[in-house]
Amino acid sequence: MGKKGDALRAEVIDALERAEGPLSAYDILAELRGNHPKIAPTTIYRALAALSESGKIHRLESLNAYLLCGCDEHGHDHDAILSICDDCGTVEETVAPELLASMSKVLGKSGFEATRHVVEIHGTCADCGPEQTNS
Amino acid sequence: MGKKGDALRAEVIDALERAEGPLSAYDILAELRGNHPKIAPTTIYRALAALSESGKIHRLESLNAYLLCGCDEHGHDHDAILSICDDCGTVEETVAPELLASMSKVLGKSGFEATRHVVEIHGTCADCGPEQTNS
DNA sequence: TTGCGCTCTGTTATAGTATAACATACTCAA
DNA sequence: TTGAGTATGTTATACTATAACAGAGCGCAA
Repeated sequence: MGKKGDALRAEVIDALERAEGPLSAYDILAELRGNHPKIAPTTIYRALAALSESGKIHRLESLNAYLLCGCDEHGHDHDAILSICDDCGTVEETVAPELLASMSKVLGKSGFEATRHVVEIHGTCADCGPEQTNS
Repeated sequence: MGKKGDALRAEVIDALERAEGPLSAYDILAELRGNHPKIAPTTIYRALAALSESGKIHRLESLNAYLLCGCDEHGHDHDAILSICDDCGTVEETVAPELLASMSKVLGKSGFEATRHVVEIHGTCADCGPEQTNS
């Protein structure tokens, strides 16, 4: 693993931290173009793949976006429940292994062996809930 | 709602039935090009949106693909647990409202109100499981 | 030290997915 | 008939992702 790659991945992490929310690969590309005017999508996707494998970021399949992992334990990929507010765009990460396990169990009855859980719940967060009716 | 649109949606359903599995929007486009040489992506996406809203198909977010809904009750959009075999591509639909409800409940503790559940479990199906080791 | 093989990175091009924006046609009712 | 509202057609373009190959750097054996 090269030094350049590490530095780049750190910059991707920085961009995601600054954003405080999900970014698309091309959002990140635009951010990094500040320091690296000629950087290409491939490079970003490679960094995202590495960060995703090591569990430092999550990919939001239903938004085609990437999010800094909010949990402490890294060094491994891991699943999470992601709740997405369709109103303000906030994404919260919930760790509930028992729920994922019970899903795996239900599917296991028919012989299915789960390796990766994509669980993304859309809705409205507490701040944007119906009782707010601001504006 | 026009007759033409209904006919088109029926053709999309047909294509998905013939495929016996998920198809991408452009797969469907290619299928329908047989009857409609000049059909455009927009048209397909509009048909898919209508079918999705009425619950006749599901969208697989993690595959960018579309799947015929396997359950009986239609006329409404509804969530399902989709188990995807990464080996053979088979997708099974599992209805487990209690699981989705318990997820909603967990998230509800922090004020989140769920409206749509994207639950896609990747793994290997019974036919492709490790004990098969064919080839 | 040199040369080889391996992995990582850079670069260019292209494939694949989705929607915007506007034009046209259809349908129903006044 | 005519006009409003909705559905459909058409063109162009934006957005997302990967293929394919070139080059650089590193470690190790001869």
